[in-house]
Amino acid sequence: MARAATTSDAFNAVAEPRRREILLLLVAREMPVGDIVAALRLDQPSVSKHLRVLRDVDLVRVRRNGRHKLYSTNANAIRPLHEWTAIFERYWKHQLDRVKQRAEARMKQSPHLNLNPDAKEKP
Amino acid sequence: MARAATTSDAFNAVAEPRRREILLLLVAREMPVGDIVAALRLDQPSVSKHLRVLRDVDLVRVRRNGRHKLYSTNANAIRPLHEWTAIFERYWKHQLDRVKQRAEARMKQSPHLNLNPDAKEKP
DNA sequence: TTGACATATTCCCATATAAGCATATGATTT
DNA sequence: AAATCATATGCTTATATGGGAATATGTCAA
Repeated sequence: MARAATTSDAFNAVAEPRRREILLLLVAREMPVGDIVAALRLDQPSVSKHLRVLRDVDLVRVRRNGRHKLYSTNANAIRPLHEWTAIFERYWKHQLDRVKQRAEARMKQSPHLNLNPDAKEKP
Repeated sequence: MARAATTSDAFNAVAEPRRREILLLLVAREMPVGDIVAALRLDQPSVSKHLRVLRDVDLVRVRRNGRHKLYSTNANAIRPLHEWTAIFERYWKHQLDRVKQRAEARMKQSPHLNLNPDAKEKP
């Protein structure tokens, strides 16, 4: 099996950095394709293709205005990502960095050993 | 150019559903590869390869214990994803769903039209 | 209708999977 | 050292990119 399609879900769609930039750009205000092209300095077909992917997973919405198409980010579609990452919040909050943990373990063992000899004491 | 490598960053790494499952499994407690294989019913080489990717972007850490290798999720590496998605939080919070918006627009126009005729009034 | 503007799609190509299977590496025990 | 348990890597294959260039579609204006 190959990698899952970029259009299979929001996780795959936002894996592409350019698409994340587009989402950030379009969440503040809706915008025609041409403005995105100018803002991100990509060429137009590239932007259209990224928008296609984002549209397929409902991360952006379009509406027509004259000959322009106004795209906007559908923030709601990002919620599942936010909620998935939130599961890990409690862990990074109370989980010390390994380096720190090891340092503390060492300190417990031999509290007199100064681990940061360059540190200057405050007068 | 092809798609960015799965090992290029956390966004690409977690795009794969199996890897997300592994991360959830390993955040509660560290675990040898064999236990992951059993829990997720994948075959061992597949798990090892996913772990390789996760390790490359520091989403998991390993330590050896006898002939076992104990893997655990490094929750801190998920933080950037959480923070990126958090940018959109204010938007989905105050942004009504389009369907609702249109419904409200209609109500403003002709407030007597009942959009939900099946709704029962509370006595 | 014709032309000009705005956006979308198609084709080509280099690259990267993820799964399945076989095999290699590492560590432990006898 | 040999056997065994645990994990990692190598190889093949089907599939999916993303960018570039060319072209198609759609909309408005004269």
